[in-house]
Amino acid sequence: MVQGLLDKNSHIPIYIQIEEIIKQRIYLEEYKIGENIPSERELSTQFDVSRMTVRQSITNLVNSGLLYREKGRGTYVANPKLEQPLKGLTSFTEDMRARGMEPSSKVLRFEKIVPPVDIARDLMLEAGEEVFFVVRIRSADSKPMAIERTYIPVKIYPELDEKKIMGSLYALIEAKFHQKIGNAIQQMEAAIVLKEDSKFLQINHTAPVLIIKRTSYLSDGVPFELVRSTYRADRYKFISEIKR
Amino acid sequence: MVQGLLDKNSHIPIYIQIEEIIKQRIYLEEYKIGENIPSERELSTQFDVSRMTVRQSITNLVNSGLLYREKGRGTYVANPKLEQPLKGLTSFTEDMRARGMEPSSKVLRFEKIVPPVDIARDLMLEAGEEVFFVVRIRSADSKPMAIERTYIPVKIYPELDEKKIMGSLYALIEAKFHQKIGNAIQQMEAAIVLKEDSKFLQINHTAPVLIIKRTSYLSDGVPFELVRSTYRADRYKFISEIKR
DNA sequence: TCATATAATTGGTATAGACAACTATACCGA
DNA sequence: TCGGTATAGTTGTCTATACCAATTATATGA
Repeated sequence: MVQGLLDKNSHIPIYIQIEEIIKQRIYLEEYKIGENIPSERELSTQFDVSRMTVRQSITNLVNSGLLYREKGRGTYVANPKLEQPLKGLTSFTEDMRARGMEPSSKVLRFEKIVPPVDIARDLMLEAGEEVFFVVRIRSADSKPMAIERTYIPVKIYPELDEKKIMGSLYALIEAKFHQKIGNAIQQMEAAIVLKEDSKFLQINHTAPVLIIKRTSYLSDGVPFELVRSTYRADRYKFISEIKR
Repeated sequence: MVQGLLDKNSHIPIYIQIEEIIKQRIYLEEYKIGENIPSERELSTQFDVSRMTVRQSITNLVNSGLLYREKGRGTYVANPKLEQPLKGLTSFTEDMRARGMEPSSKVLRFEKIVPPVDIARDLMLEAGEEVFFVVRIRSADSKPMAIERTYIPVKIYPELDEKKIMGSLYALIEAKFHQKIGNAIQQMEAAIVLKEDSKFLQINHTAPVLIIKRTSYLSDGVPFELVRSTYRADRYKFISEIKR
């Protein structure tokens, strides 16, 4: 048993602390890629915790793809992927920063409207229910990257205004509902740019674009946002990870 | 306690059986959307198992998005999504069947080559290492949908031939290595079709296409397949789910 | 030497119980 | 009416233990 690694009186759960230590050991190559880490039983004596607690840590690391288990053999460090996809739901801002570019944004429209029927259906709205409709030019390193059209049901966040939309909408919504933001469904397709969009994106009116439509849900499954983004195909690739 | 729901002598783990029962009860609206299911303690007496076993079942259902937990309040049934994305890694065949179309396929090329450097890098190959290179036209309801170019390192599956490629490659590989197939990373972009591809896809040579590049990995992180698919933009949308 | 049995080790499943953190409600007193 | 407090119920974390199933290492015997 090794002392001083864990703080058992911390407000941070032990299994989270152990996750961090294991990640650190992988990073420091104390545990090498392709090799096995100590067995669950050995780790539990090393940290002086029960095996079930160690299992909780390892299970999380397996789910995140850092480790993998083989019954009867052991738990191994997985090969890291060449291109790390963005983890989970990210904003345009985070996305661009992760790509090493500086994001900026300009609001073209901000208003309350009754949305088209297809949008209303995706947001599970009754006929006539209003949404906030926001149109923004999204730029990276001062060059236009995408046009983004956002629909947010008024009943979800009636006090929304043009200032609030500039910050992190997700944080605001998570604070208002005592729920976390759950997941999202994305549709992706290729198309030729609309003539009206081509001048904002500063591309030829026959240029291809990548259109991403994302509907985001609270963890109870209620949709709270629909975003339709039109990206310049020459500047943007979408990278994602699929689990089996 | 209720008898006869679980088979404790079954080879199927109890926590899996409980998952199925809960899913069934949601489907039968015994547990209604937005309402809470019985507490973990109550379920554990109902099934006459320990609370931790029930927790394992519920945790899996929470991870799959069917339920969500609120500390101190209970566990609730989430709203189902309108459009269910394909779960995990799917083949073209599964994808088209799920969309209600009948897939077919025609092999244009099958050969061993030394791949371009970018492909070799993605597959973590040394210079000069060979891959199988397969080009296929993928059709749905007898209409061309995509051109698919597949690269598989020869060292991964040397005995591959034109017949084996028609079946489920994944099943073959999972059987050969005692590993499961792990996950994949996808890159998606929009473009104008290549002239040579346009006649196979039967589209105008200025038409947009959706290009999907997917690299698939064994659970130890070793890449075993790279597929570059060019889809007709007018016939194909890609739908995926993002977890936060 | 080479099979074959046996033991040891590993992750997988399951139990029973304890305390912490949080929520909702009922109740009481100012 | 308002605000605090007690209480009961919920999920979250953690322990200690046990046995099972798959794999690997070791010993045994022909």
